[in-house]
Amino acid sequence: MPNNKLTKSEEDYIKTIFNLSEFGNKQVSTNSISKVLKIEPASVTDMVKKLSLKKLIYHKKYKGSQISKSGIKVALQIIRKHRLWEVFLHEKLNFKWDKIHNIAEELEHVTSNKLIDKLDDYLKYPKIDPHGDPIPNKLGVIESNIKISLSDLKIFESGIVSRIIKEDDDFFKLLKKLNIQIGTKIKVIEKLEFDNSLEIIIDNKKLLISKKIASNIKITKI
Amino acid sequence: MPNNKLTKSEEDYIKTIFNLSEFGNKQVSTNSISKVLKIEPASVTDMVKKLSLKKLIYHKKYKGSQISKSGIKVALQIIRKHRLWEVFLHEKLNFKWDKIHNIAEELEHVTSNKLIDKLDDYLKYPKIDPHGDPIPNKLGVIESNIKISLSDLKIFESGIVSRIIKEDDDFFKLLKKLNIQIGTKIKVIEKLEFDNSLEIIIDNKKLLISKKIASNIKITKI
DNA sequence: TATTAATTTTAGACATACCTAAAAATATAA
DNA sequence: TTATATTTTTAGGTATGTCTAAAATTAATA
Repeated sequence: MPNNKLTKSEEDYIKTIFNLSEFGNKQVSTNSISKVLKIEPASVTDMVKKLSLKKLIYHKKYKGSQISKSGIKVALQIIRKHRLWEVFLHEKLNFKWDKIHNIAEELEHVTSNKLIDKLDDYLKYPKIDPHGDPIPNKLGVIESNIKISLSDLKIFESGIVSRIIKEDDDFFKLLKKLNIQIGTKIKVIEKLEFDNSLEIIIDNKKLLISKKIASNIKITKI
Repeated sequence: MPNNKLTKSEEDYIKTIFNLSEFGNKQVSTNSISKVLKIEPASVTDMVKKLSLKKLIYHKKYKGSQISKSGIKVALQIIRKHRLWEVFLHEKLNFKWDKIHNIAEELEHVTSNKLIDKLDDYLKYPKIDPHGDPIPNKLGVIESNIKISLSDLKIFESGIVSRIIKEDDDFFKLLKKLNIQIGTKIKVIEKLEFDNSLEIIIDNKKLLISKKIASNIKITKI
């Protein structure tokens, strides 16, 4: 439906509700929204009512909120903007992974659709952002790829690194040393009983990584 | 002074007051601000008081507003952002001259200084925006160059095209046909009594342009 | 210069998006 | 299952940035 332009606040709520709902499936509590946005529950109730009037979510008193179809549509476009800006900040302006989120948080509210389409074109239609999260296309479609934690990969299975969970300079440095980055192909060849370490192969070289490291790396199975 | 972050509204007022003041020299009337921002004079009075308290402008009741030194500093940074984004939109995203202003109007309010510095670097420290307006550097310094209208150039004087006044697709097309763009060197060799047309030389070729065309082209004397 | 016109300010109101405190509903535990 | 704890909502309040209508000031004109 031709929804009127949303305010920055409304967009933040929609994005949050969408994220908490796991692709629109789950009911989202007022408290959980409150915690993410750091806004008091009473205020959340107000906004949730407003968004409900705009049919972006369904809300039953005391029962929580569920995002609607048009809400999902809106959310996906905001996420698209956010992630495209992240690619721009990382690839073109050379920002580090852990610095881009807050800036993208502002840029995602710039309204022009023309802008975002041209940016998409300029960046050559990237499918994932620097964190490995998928970027919805113009129509809101996300190319689905099953992501699991590297630590959940079974012996002799392989995957492509698609996301780094822990955002931390030290961790990034460690990964660099190990030659692991978004896009790296990894095969698991052994899982140690002793401490759950994984023996993996990258570029035909064997190495050992701890369970903790592995669980902070998401991969797409191949 | 370490001014606290300004709201979008405050920034818009400061920019407007600066622009109307001709580099901080002139007193600016409440009505003129009202007209530019399309906000009622009563509301302008309110905001002008607020900015006055923040020492960004001086304001005497019924006498108008004058921008302060720190106000000028703020204004120049906003203008810097605006113009750098315009360069980005034009050069990288291929937006036409006349489409970039409104988008830059939004982007200029994104707060990160780091962002704008990296953008500046990425664009290779441009000195003018796509309209030919100068871009203040990080410190707010504008490389001063005396700009006059092409129609005010005297016979046998030369200049570099630095700004196109009329923003209009037809006019842009005309200029393209004449091989005139930002940076083009032009020498005036004759001014016709009859209708004030100018005979000019571009790339060793003589051509005739009307007074109207000439007065919509700003040049830097060389 | 006196009157009229225009500009600017004051006063009071409104929407947005927050807040706190208290009441209502729901969930948990004894 | 009743008492207690937690969650959510209601009610009333606040700052921001706008508005309209009317009053105050300044400017223009006859």
